Amino acid sequence: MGRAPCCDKANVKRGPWSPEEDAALRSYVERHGTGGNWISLPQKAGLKRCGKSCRLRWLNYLRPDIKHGGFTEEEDKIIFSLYKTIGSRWSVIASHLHGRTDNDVKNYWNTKLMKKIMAAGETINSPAANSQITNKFHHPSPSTPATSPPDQIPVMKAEAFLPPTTLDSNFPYPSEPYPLPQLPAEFAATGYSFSPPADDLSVSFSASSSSITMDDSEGVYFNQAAAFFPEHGFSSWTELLGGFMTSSVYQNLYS
DNA sequence: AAGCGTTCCAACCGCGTGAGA
DNA sequence: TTCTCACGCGGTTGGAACGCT
Repeated sequence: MGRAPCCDKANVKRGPWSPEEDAALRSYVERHGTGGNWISLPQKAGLKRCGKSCRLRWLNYLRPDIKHGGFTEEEDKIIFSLYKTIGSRWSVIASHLHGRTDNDVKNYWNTKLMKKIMAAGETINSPAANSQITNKFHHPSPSTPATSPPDQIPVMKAEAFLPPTTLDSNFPYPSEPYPLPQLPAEFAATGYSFSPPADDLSVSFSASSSSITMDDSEGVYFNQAAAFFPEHGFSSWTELLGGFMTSSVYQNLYS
């Protein structure tokens, strides 16, 4: 038994979008938004399209901030760097490139960038291979936990996590990942260990003190209060860690 | 000019996931 | 707890555009 189709294929138009359909979708979304429901949108907008198709058309083509074609050298570097670290997670990669969609980045990688990199003689390690990297760091040694956390709840600066180096001007990049961030001194004072992302970009964190907790979607908490990164523009660990990888991302976030 | 192969990218497909009933 | 549904994602496909012979 297969999966039920998302819409009645016999009654929806498929294939390339006409300028009239584009105009109808753009006009509707600009006036009403998506309403969080793509399934009912086509009917409301007077389109004989599947909701999924509308969503894709809007996200990949009609959105006002979309950039098409003409990837820059800097964007090449970012894509390659992230691909080597997290693999084909195109939506994550695209989130680090202003105005680019996952589809755009994926197409660009598959048709151009991969060939460019291969031609340059670079090897592309799989994320699984990258996960073998074991440069986990521990500050301080778990055997020497700090005695007491600071009384004040620190507002951590994401800058404190940035790698000490800037982007290598040589392209393609070397195989090694970028240096992982040093955790702020406030954490060191409590005794903790931190494992950098592996194949799934997950982060494991443990602290000998109960004052610090980390949550994949919420951020880092210190004494039960948000310590950093939602308020610094990061919405997830993936974003935060992506920020470590490219100085341009850093510049975008803090400019 | 015609035929054929290749490249590129918009669009589709089906799966995983999370929210809500 | 289970089920349903919609969303978002990555992989794949179809066909237009382009280049070569």
